[in-house]
Amino acid sequence: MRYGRELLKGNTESLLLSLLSARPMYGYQIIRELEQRSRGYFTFKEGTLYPALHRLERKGLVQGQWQRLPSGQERRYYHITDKGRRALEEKLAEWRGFSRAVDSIMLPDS
Amino acid sequence: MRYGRELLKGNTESLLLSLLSARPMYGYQIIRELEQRSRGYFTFKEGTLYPALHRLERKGLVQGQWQRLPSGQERRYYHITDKGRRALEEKLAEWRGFSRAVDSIMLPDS
DNA sequence: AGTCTAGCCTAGTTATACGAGGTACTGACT
DNA sequence: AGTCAGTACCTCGTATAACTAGGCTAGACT
Repeated sequence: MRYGRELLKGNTESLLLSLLSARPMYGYQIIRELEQRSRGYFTFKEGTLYPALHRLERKGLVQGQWQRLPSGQERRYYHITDKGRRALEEKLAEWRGFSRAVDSIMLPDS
Repeated sequence: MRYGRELLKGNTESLLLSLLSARPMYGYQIIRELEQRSRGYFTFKEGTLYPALHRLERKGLVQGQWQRLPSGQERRYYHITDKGRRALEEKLAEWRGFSRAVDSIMLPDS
């Protein structure tokens, strides 16, 4: 079951911070990793991902850093910052509360 | 923990259909009912609720019907339609899939 | 008279996911 | 040599929808 585009709103940054809290990653890699970990559920579009990463960087929650491969190819690796880790904690709590509240309405018998 | 405005996007209509699947309700009542059932978590704004109800009605998922009280006061009661019930089934499945996928990223150890 | 609650409404602002396009390089196949 | 797929980054425009801030009516309480 595919999800509607609006559902993702408000969760994109949380998902990115979650991934980056484990290790630095670059954009393209993030897209594939999200797809793997969610077993094909999330297929982030570039027009979603890159603006989100830039937003996170502007807010100081991640920091990007260009790296040149031996091939000459360049990638931008994003690291989570301390501020980003704190934000992730909050977003995690926010998500837990929110999904519990939605469940309380949508699945009242659980 | 308060939730960010974007988080609600894509869930509003599901929540409304859920409530209305139990019994017809009018706008003001929906706001209070949502607050009660979620133990104060959801406090829908009128600028969120009424446009959403109108959207649902335009899509044929609910049907509104004015009712005049003995006092002369008028209320608009919304009933869920058959199409609305089918849509609710889908939205329920969508929510389950989505929240599971988010959990798979955000709470990988569960 | 003023404030509170119930009850409905909408116009404008804002945030953001995504489609569609662009650039540049590599390697494989024909 | 040319084409195509994959990697890797980017941005502009559009659509959607939550919310702010207002408006309206009416009854009850102070």
